[in-house]
Amino acid sequence: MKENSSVWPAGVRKTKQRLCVFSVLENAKRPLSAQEIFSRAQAEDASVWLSTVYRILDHLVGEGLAVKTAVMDSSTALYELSGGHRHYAVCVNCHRVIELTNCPMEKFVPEIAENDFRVLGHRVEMYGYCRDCDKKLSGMH
Amino acid sequence: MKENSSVWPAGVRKTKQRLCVFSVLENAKRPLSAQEIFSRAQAEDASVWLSTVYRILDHLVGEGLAVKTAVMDSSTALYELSGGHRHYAVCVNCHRVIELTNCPMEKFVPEIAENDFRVLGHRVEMYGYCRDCDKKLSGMH
DNA sequence: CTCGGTGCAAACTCTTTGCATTGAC
DNA sequence: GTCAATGCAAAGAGTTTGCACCGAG
Repeated sequence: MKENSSVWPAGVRKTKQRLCVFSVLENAKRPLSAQEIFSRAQAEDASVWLSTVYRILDHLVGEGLAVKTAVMDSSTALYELSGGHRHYAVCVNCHRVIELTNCPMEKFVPEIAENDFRVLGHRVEMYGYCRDCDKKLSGMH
Repeated sequence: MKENSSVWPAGVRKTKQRLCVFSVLENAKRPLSAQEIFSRAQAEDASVWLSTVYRILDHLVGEGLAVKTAVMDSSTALYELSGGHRHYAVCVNCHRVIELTNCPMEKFVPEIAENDFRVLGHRVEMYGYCRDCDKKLSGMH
């Protein structure tokens, strides 16, 4: 387990539940659902409750430390620490999430007037079939 | 109401419910939730049921006629007809969805080997504050 | 007539909320 | 001791499923 580095907002208490959820997110290699975070947190420390995980996540999002997302073709919310500039490819068959290593947005200026929208960030998502599903499905007919 | 153009998959019956949902999607200017589609469909034809809307949407997605998405910061699934090449800016405060008129992906080749992932499409999403929310929030402190 | 689609109810999953209690500071 | 955070239960959204009936082809 990595050391909890970084920011700790003023007035926020260092409970083991929050430390635990934060550590799970720090070590995650892809965005996780609340359920997944809950499971991993339980593996580290039995005394976490799912509703507490949701509350901590809301808190983290409110503080700007985490980001709430959702990928194509699924209606479950996913969470990851913010700051990381990550983009994914999502398999619409098995819902596997694959990290992209380059970003098309570096030079992109959206056609919205500056004062019509204050851009905080962006998301890019490719969707299609991962190799395994592509094989499986094209072998089917 | 626009004419239902385009494809009708073989073996699919032209029920008024399906025609109605399809027409709602054709006339939508942004992705809609199942609830929104349900409301609009009811306005056109009283006899549609929410579960039927879900079933028709699943059907359309399965046939590749529609796409199921979800935007940042919300866990409700949204649907739109596929083929349209649309990208959005999403206000993380009021959840307003604003259409972008240009696309950064036109020349983008993601760093995934061709045979590791078969790309069907992509999504781009800016997030931040729309003008109204930005005003409101910056006036607050 | 047949079989896919629909009405309707009930179940299920994901997420939020209320309240008494706990524990960080 | 104080107040934020948690445990736990129960409610609330959003979504899916089962089954009998209906109606497009």
